[in-house]
Amino acid sequence: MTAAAAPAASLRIGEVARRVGTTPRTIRYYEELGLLPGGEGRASGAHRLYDERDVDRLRDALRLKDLLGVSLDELRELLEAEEARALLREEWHHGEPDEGRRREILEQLRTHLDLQLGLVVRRRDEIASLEHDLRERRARVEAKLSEMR
Amino acid sequence: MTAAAAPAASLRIGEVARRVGTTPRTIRYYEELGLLPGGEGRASGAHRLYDERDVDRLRDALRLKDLLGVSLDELRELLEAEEARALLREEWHHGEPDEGRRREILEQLRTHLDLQLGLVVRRRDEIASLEHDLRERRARVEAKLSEMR
DNA sequence: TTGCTCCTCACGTCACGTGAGGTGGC
DNA sequence: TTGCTCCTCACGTCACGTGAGGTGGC
Repeated sequence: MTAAAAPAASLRIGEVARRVGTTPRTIRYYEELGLLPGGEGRASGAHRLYDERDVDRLRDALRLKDLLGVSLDELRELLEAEEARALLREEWHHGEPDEGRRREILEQLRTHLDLQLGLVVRRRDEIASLEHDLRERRARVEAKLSEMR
Repeated sequence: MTAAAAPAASLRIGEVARRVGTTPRTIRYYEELGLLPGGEGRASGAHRLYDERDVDRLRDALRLKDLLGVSLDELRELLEAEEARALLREEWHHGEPDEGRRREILEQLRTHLDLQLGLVVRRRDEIASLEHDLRERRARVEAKLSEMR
């Protein structure tokens, strides 16, 4: 048994925010909206505690939101992939899901990843097109400048 | 003299919004913030009128904002490139700027384009990194699935 | 015990959305 | 004259920012 088997929830909200590049307020807001599983059994006024997996999931969520420019409602749908992944980890290691159930979880996860990939590819193309246009404009300016000397 | 020499300002706000994929409200808001040059001498209550160049500039602005995810304050700085370009068109065709002035405008325009390109390239890399990670995750899921049959 | 970070309201802000009521051009 | 789109307030909303006042763990 290694020490890393079960990550202890020992990170406080400020440290988590710092690591993923956001603010405590944002994390609390996402929890309020139900975007993060965030502390089911937490006494009112008690500190929120997170583990490394929470950090990874939050980082993924913010990355998707920032780079795809989606609303928090749209982000919720995209995050079902992360939920499926969490479920998978849980059931996989913890219980003993049968063949059919394992395949089901994996196929769900693949579907959600394909959804995310679809949006990312579209964005990648839009950015590429913008970069192309800017380079073209820059080249024209450069041409006029060298024409002048 | 061709008919396209001076584009007539004949488009109304709804048509402009439709063409660039936004709403009249957004266009009015940008004008209010001074992001768009929008009708200096317009009587209160009179219709706003735009030409094809206005459409192009607005489309560029919205594209930058959407794809780079910047605030309207940051967008304002980026739009100084468009301003330089408009200035250039004006002085170039209209008046007769001397050699020095023309070079000055061109170099300003290049500087602003480089600023925009810097941000675009950074975004492009971030998106590429996200796509890479998603493809890797997808491949792992796919491997597990094919391992099962 | 002293800082530090945390907590919960709750109001402010940015970037618009959405009517309310009215006027103007094909 | 009838629709349609436009106009100007002005309040609502989404995604947080920012204190106010108080409690909890190294």
